Amino acid sequence: MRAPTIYDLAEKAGVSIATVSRALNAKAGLSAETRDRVLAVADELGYVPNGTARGLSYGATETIGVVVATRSTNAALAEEHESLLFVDAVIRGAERSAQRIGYALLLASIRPRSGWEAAKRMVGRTDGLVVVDRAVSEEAMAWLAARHPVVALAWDSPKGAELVVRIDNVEGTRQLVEHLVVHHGYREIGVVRGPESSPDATARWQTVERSAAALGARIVGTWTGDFSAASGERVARTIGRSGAPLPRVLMCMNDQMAVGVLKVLSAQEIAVPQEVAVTGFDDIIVSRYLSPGLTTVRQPAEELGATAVSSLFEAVRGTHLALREMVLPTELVVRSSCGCAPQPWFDAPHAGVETAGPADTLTGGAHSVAEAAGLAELAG
Amino acid sequence: MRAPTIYDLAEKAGVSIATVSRALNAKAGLSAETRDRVLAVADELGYVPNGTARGLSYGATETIGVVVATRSTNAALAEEHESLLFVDAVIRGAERSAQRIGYALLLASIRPRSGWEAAKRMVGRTDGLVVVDRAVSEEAMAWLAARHPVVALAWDSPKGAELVVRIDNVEGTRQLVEHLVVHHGYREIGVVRGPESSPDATARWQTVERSAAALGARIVGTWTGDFSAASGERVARTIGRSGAPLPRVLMCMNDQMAVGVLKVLSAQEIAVPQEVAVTGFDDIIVSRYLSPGLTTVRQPAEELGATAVSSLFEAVRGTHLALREMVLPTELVVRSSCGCAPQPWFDAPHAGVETAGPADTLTGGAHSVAEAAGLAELAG
DNA sequence: CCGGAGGCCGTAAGCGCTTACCAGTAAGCG
DNA sequence: CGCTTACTGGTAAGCGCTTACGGCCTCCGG
Repeated sequence: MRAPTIYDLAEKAGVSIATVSRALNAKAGLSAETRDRVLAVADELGYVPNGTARGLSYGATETIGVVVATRSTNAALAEEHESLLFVDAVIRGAERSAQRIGYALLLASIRPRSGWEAAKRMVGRTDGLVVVDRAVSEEAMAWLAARHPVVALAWDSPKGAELVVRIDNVEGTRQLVEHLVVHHGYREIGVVRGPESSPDATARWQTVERSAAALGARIVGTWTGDFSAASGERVARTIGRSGAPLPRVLMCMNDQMAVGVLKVLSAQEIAVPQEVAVTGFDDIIVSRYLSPGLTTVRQPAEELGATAVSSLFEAVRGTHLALREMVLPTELVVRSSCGCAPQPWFDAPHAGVETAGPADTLTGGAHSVAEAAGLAELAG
Repeated sequence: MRAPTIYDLAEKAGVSIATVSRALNAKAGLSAETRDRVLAVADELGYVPNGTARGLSYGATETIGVVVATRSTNAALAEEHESLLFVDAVIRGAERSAQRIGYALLLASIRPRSGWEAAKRMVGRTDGLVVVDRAVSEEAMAWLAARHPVVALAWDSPKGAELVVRIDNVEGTRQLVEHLVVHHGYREIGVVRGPESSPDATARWQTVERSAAALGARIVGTWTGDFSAASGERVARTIGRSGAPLPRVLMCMNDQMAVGVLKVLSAQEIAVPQEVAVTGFDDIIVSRYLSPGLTTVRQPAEELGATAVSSLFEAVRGTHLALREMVLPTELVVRSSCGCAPQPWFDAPHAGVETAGPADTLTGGAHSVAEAAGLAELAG
């Protein structure tokens, strides 16, 4: 039982395949009568166009590929990587954006030592690629970018990539420091740094240093973790054992480490935020469920995905040159680990503003309409 | 600058396009010399086969589609739906499995009131579809299944679907009740039920009822939530206000509600598990980060995705008839909210067993080898 | 020395669709 | 009433690839 083709429709409707194609694609130059007849037959036969043939003929796949890294096939360990959840959110945003422009999303994840064949193959199946974080090597990235539209997401300026979409580590961190120093009056800051190899970690740390200095606060100690919760635990224990007085606030350069820190402090019955305040960065989902809720800086992961796809679309269509680099704003998320009063969860601080941001400026009117529909949905 | 085609390779290598094709696909009947020459040219030109053309000619796309539901575009609300994280894990598993068999994964999410056009279109672009939960209506499902290989994932027996992959709610719940009653000796159980409309909620609740009766424990109260954390909070407050004595253990029919319950109990300074034990179901990521860690039943979300894809593959290839229905085992995850001693996070109870399960029985040898490689990766 | 058997590779058809080009028809005009 | 014009819809080419089929050449046995 072969799937019906336009030949079947043409025969049944008594027209040529060209007419069928025109009717299906709502092209001009067809009488309403003919169009309706063809459409009725299509409906009757349950016709679905063969995307492969369409793509070949049309010269475009209307598909965008997303390349992500898989840290490990083992969930228990993978959770230690913020990137896992981050990537899921990026994919969600990318899918949303793709659907809005009528594109499909093809997914490939690159395993640690498995080479980037999967990404290579996607070049022949998509109209463009979104490469997340550092899913492939610099050389691979250059190879891909040389022959396909590619946007690098959350990746600082890889060689060869035309388009880059990333977050503003600086402004978010600055706001957080300001909140701690100006609003809460904390003067003594301890910092749990991330790995040297991470540009994010470095950017955040440097900003903490500068902002603190500018606002008259002191960095009273720094410890280095590897972005994992376990490393946060280790740091917290080290601090405890040192016997030195606690800093007034411990700024962790990501949420995972903050989670580990909170865990140890809770076990040692050190009150947060009364004795020591704790902050993170990323706003992973877990953060709001901790007690106290973690004050952090939100990374707009979904927006990153959405923006990457829409700017790729612009680039492919060539309507107007997309910006080479797009920097999405981060957002201070105040919960109670910094010393502020707790909020109930369901009044999430950023409810309703989720889908705003630069993506809107790219696709203009249609986008806004879709957004409006999205918001209406919340009310219903 | 057009991408090179086999015509370009053929010309440059001085052979016909048929020979190029044979060389690229490692077909027999080619001299090693010719093959190497073609391959060298392909490499030099950075050739990537056009997947569209290949698919059209080959008669198969080597792509599998995954259809999921998007509850809302708003993250703050979406988090209230366990399905969001669940779906991410399913996708991850599906991708892993797809990659193993050399297939690509196409993603489509269906928005609440947006129709299922996206799923329909996938019929013409994939070799099979995985429909998660109840992403499309029963009628839509029947339509899809009538003309395309479809597997229903975590969906109780939709009309028309040839293949079903779901979890064993009964056994997991039974084990949990047994743990509470036999191991901890709890006799008085309160139950926070899920929505009537959810087959999962119903199956779990009925199993609690039966197992409790069989083991000589009493259900001393039931409350009904809607699977959201907020509804868990409401239930916990209701219980508090009632003034009645607390049950020894509160079994929540999913983790989200348990999270809400724990939040209220913590605010009211009721000790968990000393005064009342609490359990969940699903093992969402958040659960291990709560204090106390939530005792729950793990849903093998990744395995569901992986199994769905591999069984779809079997069905498409028709090598041997895949089972019509596959039921994956759930797993009791004991943390401290039931009264057991706390475990450190990084010794996750199920570390290393992540990828075992029925999926292995489907693809046999090759699968096992791949699995072994996956585990080796953890050591490295 | 000839016929047959393989090995190797080229020729060409065709996958299902889009679209440039052209043909036929009816309407409009002088 | 003949010719132009505007519509409508048909014809056919071609997107890049796979593969059935067949041809040529070499090698072998009789």
